[in-house]
Amino acid sequence: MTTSTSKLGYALLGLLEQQPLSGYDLRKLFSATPLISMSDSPGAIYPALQRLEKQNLIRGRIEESSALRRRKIFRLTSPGLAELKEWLAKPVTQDDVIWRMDELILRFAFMGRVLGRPSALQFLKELEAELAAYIPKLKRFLTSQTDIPVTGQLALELGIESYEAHLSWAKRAASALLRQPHGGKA
Amino acid sequence: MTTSTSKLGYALLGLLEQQPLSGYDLRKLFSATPLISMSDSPGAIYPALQRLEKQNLIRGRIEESSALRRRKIFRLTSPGLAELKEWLAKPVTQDDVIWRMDELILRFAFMGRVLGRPSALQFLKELEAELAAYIPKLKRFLTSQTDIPVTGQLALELGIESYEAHLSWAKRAASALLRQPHGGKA
DNA sequence: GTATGCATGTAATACGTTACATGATTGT
DNA sequence: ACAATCATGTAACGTATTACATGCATAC
Repeated sequence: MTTSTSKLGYALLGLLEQQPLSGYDLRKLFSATPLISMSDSPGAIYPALQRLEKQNLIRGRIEESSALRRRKIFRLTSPGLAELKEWLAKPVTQDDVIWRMDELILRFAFMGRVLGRPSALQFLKELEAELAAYIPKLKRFLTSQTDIPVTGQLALELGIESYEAHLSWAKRAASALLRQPHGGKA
Repeated sequence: MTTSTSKLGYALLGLLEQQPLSGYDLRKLFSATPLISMSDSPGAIYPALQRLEKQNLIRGRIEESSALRRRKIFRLTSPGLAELKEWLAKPVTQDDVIWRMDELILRFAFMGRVLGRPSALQFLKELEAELAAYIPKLKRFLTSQTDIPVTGQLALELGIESYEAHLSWAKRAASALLRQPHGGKA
């Protein structure tokens, strides 16, 4: 079956885990919170919902009357929840940190609720470790470059500072999770 | 003709403006400096080079002997330089800041060399203004959310801090550009 | 003469972007 | 009647991902 869900697909699963929503609701969410930086275009979301439904990861039901036009409300199925959990539980790799940081953050956003606080803490520890290992490599690369134009150099510095900001965030987030003690699965 | 070049295409133009390179060289550059976060896969780069050559933005010439295998070295044409300049000179919009920050940074990396220091400073001012206008909106959004899961909240905070890091970088980059006084076109 | 590294490429596939089409309801 | 908003969708297109194929040179 090799499900192979896209980043957008996982974002939809994660949001539908929190509550049943229509495609239109999901679009509005994406345009409201561009932190996740997910496209709110109908040409992306509706086909993605169809793919997920074809794989039995979500199920759509047409809402009875009420609204201006009939809405199709999607909810997560248990295979869908399983798929979401599997994605969330993956270990943090160096490649993730280099090429897919946004996806890591998206995973973290859903993680506390779906996998529980201990998993989220574990995730932050792994992220911290990968960042701490990667940042020195970048710094070495930056200093090794000599005939690079000024603005190029500054852009590289921004990249490094950005990773450092993520690292200090990861530490603060971990202690924030430890401090406040409600909820928290297995 | 509606050239419509992709982000990868512009990255290739920007690098080829600095020096003639082969497809393989470009791949190595992308795997070495993932700050730009550009794919180094042959299935992306070689077709992109072909598209650029078909549009007369670059020209490839097969290198005479020397290396282990014949290499095809690409160099920028004057239409290519014009296309690059047009991309670099575009104003910074709020949409860029929200959806295409990586492309903005890529543009800045090439900007000092191609458009000159005054243009780069102008760019930083525009970026600063858009960031300063956008960050409060995000903060208001974050505080308006109530029943959001803990890790989701933390992820949003990272997003805001990330924008703030970009803002303070833009300020520092501008004063760094002002301090050191060599080079600098029109 | 076989493996390894350099170097260029192609094919199948999946996906996002853009633009367009459509239907229903509310307000003017 | 008409516009605006809500809501779902499709079609054309471009392009990235993944995996594979190929050629040549050097080293063992």
